[in-house]
Amino acid sequence: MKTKKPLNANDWIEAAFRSLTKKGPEGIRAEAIARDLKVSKGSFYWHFKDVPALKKAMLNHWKEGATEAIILLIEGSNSTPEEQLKLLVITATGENNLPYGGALTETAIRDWGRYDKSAARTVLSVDKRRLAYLEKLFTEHGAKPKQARINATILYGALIGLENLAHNNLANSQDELLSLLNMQLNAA
Amino acid sequence: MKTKKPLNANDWIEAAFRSLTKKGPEGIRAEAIARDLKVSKGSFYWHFKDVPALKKAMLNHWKEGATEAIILLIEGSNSTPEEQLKLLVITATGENNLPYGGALTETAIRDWGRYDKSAARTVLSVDKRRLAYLEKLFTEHGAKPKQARINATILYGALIGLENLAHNNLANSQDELLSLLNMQLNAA
DNA sequence: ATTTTACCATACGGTAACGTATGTATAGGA
DNA sequence: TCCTATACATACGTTACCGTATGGTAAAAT
Repeated sequence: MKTKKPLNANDWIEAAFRSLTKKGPEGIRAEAIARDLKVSKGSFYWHFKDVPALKKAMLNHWKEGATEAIILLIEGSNSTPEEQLKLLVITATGENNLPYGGALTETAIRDWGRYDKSAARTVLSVDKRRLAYLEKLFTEHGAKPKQARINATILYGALIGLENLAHNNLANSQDELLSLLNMQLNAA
Repeated sequence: MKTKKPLNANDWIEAAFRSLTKKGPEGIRAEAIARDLKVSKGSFYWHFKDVPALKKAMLNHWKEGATEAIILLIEGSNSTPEEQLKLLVITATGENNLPYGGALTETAIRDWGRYDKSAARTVLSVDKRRLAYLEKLFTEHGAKPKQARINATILYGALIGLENLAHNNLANSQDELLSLLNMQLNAA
């Protein structure tokens, strides 16, 4: 019988994300997560000052991992804007090993942001960053400024909503988004 | 000084929806809503057996009001499928006086459905009904079966996601959806 | 070998919600 | 006028969480 390894703050953050995706924003509770980790709440208050501190750590963690990773992956592909857009859709909808890459986590954080000001600010900044990047790709493809903005907004909005429907098998997400993207690229 | 009128179950349901949209699924709490209504929890347990009973009543109420009303409104317009689709987008995105017509309520119930099986079933049935109706309109417009389904899913998914973005002023919803719909109607 | 230090357990007091039990006021019918 | 059902108020015991205080243990440092 090995002595179990001590936890660190990151273990707690990961467990908190699991609880968030499973039970929603109200799942972020010190004692409940402690039970999941099979330790006492004493451990929690060792690693974090209080629950708000854990929440801030989660938001910072997600903010840094949820956008730049995928953008760097796309930029590194060195292909045309059209192919980059397709790759982006495929990466965003598919199973991947990006940090916090799951659609469930995305959705849960977005829910969280609707009832928590701090989370709302984080979601807003991530959304702005992503929309700006999509807009840039559409512009590079040849769309006029106004249309590039609209295309980016539609594509990103559809991504959010379709992931929602896909959760109940009412959409596939990837199929519809690629269909939408083709329409947008051809409707120049 | 008038004696205030007694509450009925519907007053409680409406107050519960206000709490849901403002504070999320966890806002549906007997004592908190009682404070909003300036009565005691004794009133709540007079009108409802327990909190789950209130939740069921809310879901039934929404399920019946949230879909048929708008469909009947569209059907009554007696216009072409294209115009009906546009009217539908305009009605769904604009301020209206349909029962539970606000996008905030829609979003909140959808959030609720992600962490509550009973709410999930209600959302699923409403989504199916709406998707089928959209699919029918696209079919009547001339789209092939498979494409009608895809168009309906994209449009409805975009509606959901864009309302989300519109909440933070990252989208207008109506502008983008009409733009999307035009693309879909022309891409025949 | 002793002493830190990291990490966790346990125990405590406090709050907010649940559901129940029971008391009370008021309006309308007998 | 009395009575009864309606619509609440109040008080209670229970549960789950928060944050703190304090104690314990194993490993690393000295």
